[in-house]
Amino acid sequence: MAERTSLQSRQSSRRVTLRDVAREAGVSVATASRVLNGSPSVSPATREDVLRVVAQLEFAPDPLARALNAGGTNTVGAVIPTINHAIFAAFLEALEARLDANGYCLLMATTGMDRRVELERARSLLEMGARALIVTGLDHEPELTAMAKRFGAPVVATSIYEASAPLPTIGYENTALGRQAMRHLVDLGHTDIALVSGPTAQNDRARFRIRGAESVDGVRSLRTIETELSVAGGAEAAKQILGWERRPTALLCVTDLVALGAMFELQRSGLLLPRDMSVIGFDHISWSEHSHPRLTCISLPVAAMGQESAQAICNFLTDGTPIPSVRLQGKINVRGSTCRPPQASRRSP
Amino acid sequence: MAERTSLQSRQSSRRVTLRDVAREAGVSVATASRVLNGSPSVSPATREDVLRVVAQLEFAPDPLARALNAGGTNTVGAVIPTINHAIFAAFLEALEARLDANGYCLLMATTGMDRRVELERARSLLEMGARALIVTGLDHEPELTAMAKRFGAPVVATSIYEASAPLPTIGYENTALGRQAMRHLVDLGHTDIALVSGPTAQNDRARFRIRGAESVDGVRSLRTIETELSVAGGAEAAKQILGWERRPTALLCVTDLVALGAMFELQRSGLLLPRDMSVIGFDHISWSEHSHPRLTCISLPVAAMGQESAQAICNFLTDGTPIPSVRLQGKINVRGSTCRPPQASRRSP
DNA sequence: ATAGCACCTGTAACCGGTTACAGAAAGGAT
DNA sequence: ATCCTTTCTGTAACCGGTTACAGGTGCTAT
Repeated sequence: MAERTSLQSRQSSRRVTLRDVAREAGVSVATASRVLNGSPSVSPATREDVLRVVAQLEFAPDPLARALNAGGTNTVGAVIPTINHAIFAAFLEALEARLDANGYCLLMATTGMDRRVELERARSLLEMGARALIVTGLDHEPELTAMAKRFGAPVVATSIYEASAPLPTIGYENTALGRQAMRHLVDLGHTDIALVSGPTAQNDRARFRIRGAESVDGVRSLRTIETELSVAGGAEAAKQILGWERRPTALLCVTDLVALGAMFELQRSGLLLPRDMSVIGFDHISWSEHSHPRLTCISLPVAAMGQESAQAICNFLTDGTPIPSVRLQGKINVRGSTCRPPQASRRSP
Repeated sequence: MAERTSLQSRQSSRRVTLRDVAREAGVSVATASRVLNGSPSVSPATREDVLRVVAQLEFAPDPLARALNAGGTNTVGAVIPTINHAIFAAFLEALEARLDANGYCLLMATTGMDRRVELERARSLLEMGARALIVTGLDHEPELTAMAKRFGAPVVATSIYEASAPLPTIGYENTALGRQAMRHLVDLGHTDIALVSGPTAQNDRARFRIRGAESVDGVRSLRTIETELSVAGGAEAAKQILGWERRPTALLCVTDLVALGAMFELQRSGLLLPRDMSVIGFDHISWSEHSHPRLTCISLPVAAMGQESAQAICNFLTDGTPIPSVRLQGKINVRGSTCRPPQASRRSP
């Protein structure tokens, strides 16, 4: 009883309905509906009458009733760790733009990297009518896919590519990218390297990148630091490294943010970059190419990822076209923050 | 490159409805519905029967039908310029978290700073069932509020506070903040200052900040540059300034991003900061306190803004409590990027 | 025995639109 | 004048749930 009042008592004046319009215009609801949908079989005179009443009463059709008939909303849900990280923001921006172009809206929720929270947030979105779900990575509560299936919503995993995954994956091969970053350093002649990553606990992408980096031959010493995923975390890691007895000659940061924080801190303590320390990052935040020195990094095709995901989902929702897994290429941008170490013997002439 | 995975091979059977469940369990739809809503007036035996069938058939109630009865969805729409700018991302993050806490979901759309686009995107969100609308600033197409009113959705303007505005505004006083930033520079003794802003055409916040800065006495020369709202834009502006015959002693940047870009570029051309140029920024991107030198800036209470906005809207939607305008305080963080100019005569001893 | 009551359950009318189908009116052809 | 089209409009059955109301049990109180 108590709950029911809260649900219904909110609006003092009931909204204008199509019935009101029809009555006022002296036609049936069917005719009124036809006018609103631009059906050709309405006489110009009637049409005008109805439109006049619509304007006068300020009628706006109820989106829900409409959607109920159409058999679904036009919303797609995205459940991401955070928008506060530029990489996700850029992804969402592209995603939303492409969804819009296809007539869909974006429902959004953040999880703070917690799988239980992710599950609950996903449920909310589905209960709110999301026709499809976009998630990050493949680390999820097992119920998630079953739940989505119940609602008839496909799930797409992004930021990752894995052909054998149980879900369609649209993203990049994190292992390969990690390997590529490390190889760049090794090719320059670095053999004593520090790897700085964000939390790996519920983040398969980070783990894959690390695994890729570790798989490269020719590294004499590889020390790994796990830190907070932020500029502050990068600064923190840099401080730690500066305290080491034997200082590495290069830093591989799993994220731009962390790389930037590390660079700032290294500079603050008087190091000249890249001479005294090479730094390579990931992602591709807009400013990394303007930093001083400009950051060498593996750039991730997040905008393309957003577009591909949105398009694949829209195609599925309209045609039923199965959602494919898509492997997107990351690429290395060699810029000013990496160079050969002090006494490097060139490896490949 | 695109290969497909399986798992999406359903579609043949229409979704399971409550009628199916009722039939299978040998009860009426009413009873089935009651079970799902936890009505007390169902015998334990019946309840169990129904629940078993629900599980077996993997029934999930249609959110739309439910919402249609309840008289509305639980979604709130936000129309913002871009998420790619940290300040909006942080705002959205807080907004979404608070909406979620109140049982609402966030529908999101970006406008790219175009008022016409904003109007269309707002329409989409309303048509998708948004119960309220959040916009940025007060520069809008005039139809926007009328349209929202038709749909019975309140509109809240954020990032700005103006008691006399026709809409509730939840934000800060940009004029005061602009004045505060400029005063800091003047108090340090700067009299030749460059002001770098993003595009002001459809951005009242930027215009207010500039107006506030211009209103401060004691500035001998104030030159204004309008540039792109990005790190690249800041770098561009810095290049331009470096080309001037008489170089200003301080830079007031209307955004952190621009400030950072300018700092990078100034450093690249050999200046030592802040000795050779003071820089003050706005916003408060997470890294500005870690930059080198640490950026002095006016920090904006975006997280609080998100929370306040969400809460005010939720209160309105449940209680009918009118949405108040809220003035939030920004504050200045004096850090390492500003100092006294070379031959400053101290103004206030 | 029978009214009275509590407890379950089913029927049917909603919510606010869309649309298949039928029917009415008007015009043209035979 | 009759029949057939064409053009417009209304009736009513949907979409998939919720819920007011009525009705049917079984048990107690008189």
